[in-house]
Amino acid sequence: MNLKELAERLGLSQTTVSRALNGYPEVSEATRERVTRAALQHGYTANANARRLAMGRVGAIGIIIPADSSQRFGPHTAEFLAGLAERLSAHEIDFLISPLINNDEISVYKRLISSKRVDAIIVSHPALVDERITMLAKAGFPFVLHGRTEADVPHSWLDIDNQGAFYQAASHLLDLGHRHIAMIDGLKGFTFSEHRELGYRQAHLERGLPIDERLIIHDRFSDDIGFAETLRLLSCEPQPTGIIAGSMMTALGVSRAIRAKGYQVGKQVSLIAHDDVFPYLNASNMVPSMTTTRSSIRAAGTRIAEMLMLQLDGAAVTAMQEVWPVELILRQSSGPPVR
Amino acid sequence: MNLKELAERLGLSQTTVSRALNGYPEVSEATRERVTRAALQHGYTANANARRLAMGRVGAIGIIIPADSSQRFGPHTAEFLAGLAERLSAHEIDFLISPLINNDEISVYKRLISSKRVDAIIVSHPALVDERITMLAKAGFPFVLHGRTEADVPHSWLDIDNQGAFYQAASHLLDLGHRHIAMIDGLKGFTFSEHRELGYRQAHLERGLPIDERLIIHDRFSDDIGFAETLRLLSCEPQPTGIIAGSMMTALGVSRAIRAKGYQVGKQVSLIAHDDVFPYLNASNMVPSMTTTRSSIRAAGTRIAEMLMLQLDGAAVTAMQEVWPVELILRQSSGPPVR
DNA sequence: CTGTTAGCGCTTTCAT
DNA sequence: ATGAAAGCGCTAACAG
Repeated sequence: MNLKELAERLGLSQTTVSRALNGYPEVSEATRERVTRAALQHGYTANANARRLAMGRVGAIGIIIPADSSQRFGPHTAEFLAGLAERLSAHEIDFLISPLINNDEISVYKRLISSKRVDAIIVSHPALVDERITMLAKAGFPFVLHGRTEADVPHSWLDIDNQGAFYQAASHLLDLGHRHIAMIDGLKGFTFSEHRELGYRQAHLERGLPIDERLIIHDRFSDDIGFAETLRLLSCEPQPTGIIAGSMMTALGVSRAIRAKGYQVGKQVSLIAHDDVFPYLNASNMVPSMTTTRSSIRAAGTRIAEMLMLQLDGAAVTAMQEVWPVELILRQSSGPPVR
Repeated sequence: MNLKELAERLGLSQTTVSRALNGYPEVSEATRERVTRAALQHGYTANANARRLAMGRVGAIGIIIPADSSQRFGPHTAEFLAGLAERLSAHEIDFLISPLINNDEISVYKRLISSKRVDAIIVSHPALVDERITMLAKAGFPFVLHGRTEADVPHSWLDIDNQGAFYQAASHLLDLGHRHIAMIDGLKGFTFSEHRELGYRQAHLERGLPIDERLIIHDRFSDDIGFAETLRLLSCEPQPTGIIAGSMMTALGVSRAIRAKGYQVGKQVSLIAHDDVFPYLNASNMVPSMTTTRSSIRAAGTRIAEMLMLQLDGAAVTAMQEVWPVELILRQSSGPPVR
């Protein structure tokens, strides 16, 4: 069933039917009523492609995700998508996930733009210097960045205070008397990783305490890595008495390794995890309950979707930029060092 | 830059340019070369909507995911999507994720179909009786089901042997001498849940052993639930000496609860988890290493994408149906019961 | 091998 | 308040 058929069946022109269905004011209420009813009855829905071709608008936003790297299609991505979905579903906007092919991200973006399949793009995992941002900004294509980058082109972004998070965590441990604190965070190069490391360093510097570079570890967020690295760290001299984990997955492994070594979490070794708030992994229910730096990645997704909508509605040409604070939540996994 | 402009610039007809770009055989190599080069140079990409409108093909497959339920946008979904992406990216096929609005899944499917935005649909989380399947089959719309349902309309599906998985797990524990085995699995109503319960029961029945209904628990897959339910179970009489967890998330909580009660995993209480193979959560690296029933949800996604492609290529009208075996992998978390 | 001519199904001026 | 007609950018018969 298409517009033509429906119009014929109703004895109306395509124009009128189209107008009736799209809520144009110049159509009589009686006609609109009749048309709406008929459309419903025959299960008519406008062909999205034709509609878009005619209107030049798409009704979808694009997200690019690496196809291979298990890393980036992980739990964080899922939570983020869930957040986006919460907001976008209200507007009947879908999202188009383009799996990244041969790591040539720029060309995927270009293809996405020029093929007119999305109205806007969400960019994730920025590096400090990120050519995707400058490219998109130059192209004048609407986008919102999840994270931050140093590019000085005007653009919208939302990021959490990663530096503050690790600053707080490290400060807390240092103030408790810990002097050898390790951090096991995400891969180097990404802004969030760099910011976190900055926070960690800042806490030490402010207190005039030395930094042991061997205690700063960058790798994937995974249980495995947390486990292996912690075992290694605990076999070295000086043995760290505090560990800051960049994700809950990492923290799970760290926690196991601490126990495997015969220590207790929160006693001989303190542990603070960054918590992106996974609904299926609750820090406060762990044993011991986990001290965390907390910021919901899902909420960020929702807000970013909102920023996108605002941008598309044309109102705000000015770039929206937000940094969300991260709370340090003290629980049982962190305490003064115990011999 | 559109086809018309490109054609004008080249002094060719739109047709020829279109054919050159789409690899039609009747174009001379010289022309094709010239056209390809020009397209690349001017950054021309066909407008996807126009292309689809003309061809009647879309180049995207649809997936429907509940917007609200944190549950179904969890790690399992992410892994599955990753699997799909692995295969679909090769064909430049995107996926359209429609967040489910007011739980009226059927109407979302209908909208998706009639608006011609996807070539096919992937259906997940089937119930034993699932009207989505009959609807899609009747509509003659291409789809593949991840899981199984009892509908006797011909359709393609791929499922793992959930019954066999829990049968093996329960049998193993029973044969080790356990007599009170709990299972903490997913929500009731879904086929996989029912099948798993069936396997659990079958293992008991075959051995002429009674089933304690209180030990069969259905809930969300989460660390929390695993923790809370296990604490509860271990406070009851008779205390279970074996627990089968439906997901790794659940198992993490179970494992913590066992320890919290002062028991050792694999000693006083054995634990077997179903492992969907999360890259960031490795069963063999846990302490103690985890006995699992293993089947990669990512691999299933990849295969389902493949089945979809085959179906779209029209070749196979016959429905493809596959049940994947699940292996029981013995590790340290399961052993004979210890007082 | 290349070009001409119709659509694909919709929205949107411009008339009436 | 309704309709006729002109595209949106592309592909695919049909000619040549």
